Amino acid sequence: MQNNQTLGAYQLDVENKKNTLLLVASNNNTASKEARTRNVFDHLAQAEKLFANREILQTTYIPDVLPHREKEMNDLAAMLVPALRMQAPSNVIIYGLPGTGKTALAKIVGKELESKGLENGHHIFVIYLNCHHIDTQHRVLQNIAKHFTKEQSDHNCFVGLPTDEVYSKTLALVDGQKCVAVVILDEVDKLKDDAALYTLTRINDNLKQSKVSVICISNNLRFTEFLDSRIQSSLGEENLIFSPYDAQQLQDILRERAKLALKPYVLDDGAIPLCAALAAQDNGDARRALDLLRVAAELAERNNDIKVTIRHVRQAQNKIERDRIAEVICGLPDQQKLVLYAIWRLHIHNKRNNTPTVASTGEIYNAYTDLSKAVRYNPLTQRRVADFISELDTIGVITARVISKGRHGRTREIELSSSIDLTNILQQDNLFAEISQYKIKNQSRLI
DNA sequence: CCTCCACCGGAACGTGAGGAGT
DNA sequence: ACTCCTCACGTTCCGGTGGAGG
Repeated sequence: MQNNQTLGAYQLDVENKKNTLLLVASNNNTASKEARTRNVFDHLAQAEKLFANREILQTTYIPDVLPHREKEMNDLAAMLVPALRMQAPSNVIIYGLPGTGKTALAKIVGKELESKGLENGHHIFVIYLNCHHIDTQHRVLQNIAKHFTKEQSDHNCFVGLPTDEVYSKTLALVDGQKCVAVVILDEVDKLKDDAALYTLTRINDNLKQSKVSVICISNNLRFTEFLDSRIQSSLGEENLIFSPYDAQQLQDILRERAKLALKPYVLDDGAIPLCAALAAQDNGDARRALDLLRVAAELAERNNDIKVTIRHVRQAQNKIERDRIAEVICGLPDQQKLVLYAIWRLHIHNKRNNTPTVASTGEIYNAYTDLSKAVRYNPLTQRRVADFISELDTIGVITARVISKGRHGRTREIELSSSIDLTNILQQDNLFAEISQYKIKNQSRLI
């Protein structure tokens, strides 16, 4: 039984592979004929029909104004204004869900603070650090120091030094500037420990001519709970909470950006409200809304359509989800890919035989061990595979729910998520290609 | 009501890689 | 160059579980 099942799936894979190869071959033929007459980029180069400035819809773009954040902007400016009198502003924590404008607002206010300082003849430096990468005290100090040494040749002078030495060098550099430095720590909850925060909140005790204050940005309202009480008290002097945007506010944001990013009259009436509504469901994430609009416009442009419509937004939603899943699957360890591949294989097999497409943990484990032996991987234990299955469920590639079959034990019923076309995604993956090739080569042995 | 199945899922532990500190 | 530490990955062990069947 097991052998028949395995064989069926292998043959299916071989067929799929053949189809792919045929497709590639036929495309190559037509492409090579066309290449003689015209360049492949010719029609693409003149295709910028809908965009006026694509960059403005990128999530990394920082606009001059943030709609619906005027109050937060004024609040933050009021908190930072002592810097213009060369005094240390209070430390600030900004909380809010992803895509609520925290980073953009901090950067905009920071930029204006620097230019106002320049106007008044004061040295004010705003240093932006993302703790996702800069996640230790050593790295934080090193990056602050780099900010003041980037014009000089010795900006690598901190490599290999112990933290206390980096600290004293940084201290000397900051103090030498006779300035106010505002350090923005984005994604501050990603710091590995609270040493960096402790150092930064105490740094003014050791500075004679300069002042340093900190703006922490976090998605997690409870992040200070895990900090030392001394850090808590000095860090939480001022708090700003960014509430999620509602659908109407997201529409305003999109209209502002679309005015600059897209050519006039290319947006269908329903496109922006739909982007806003979809993003509002997703915790009011403005980044998500901008992505939807940008991808919808790109799809429309690629399709040579003259307007971005609701249909393009729906397609964009699917594409973004597909890309997200594809990216996640690509990043999985090989063993976990094998588990996913085993689930997919069982799914296809059951579908062909008109049997239920759900599988139990045991069935999947058997399919996985067969597969891993076939491609010469050491099969992992069932316990580990059960964890992989849980993770795949969390990602959203499969759905797994625990059921009891009475005397026949307890297991999980596992099914592929219907909304995802896994076949396409798997076929683009290197491991899948390897498995297919291996199986084509060894087909006779496996039979 | 009790038993038993086929796992679930927590806990403890081992191992190797890689980064921090000196 | 070395040690120490942390973390990810994986294994082993074992108590727990829900419901069909005796």
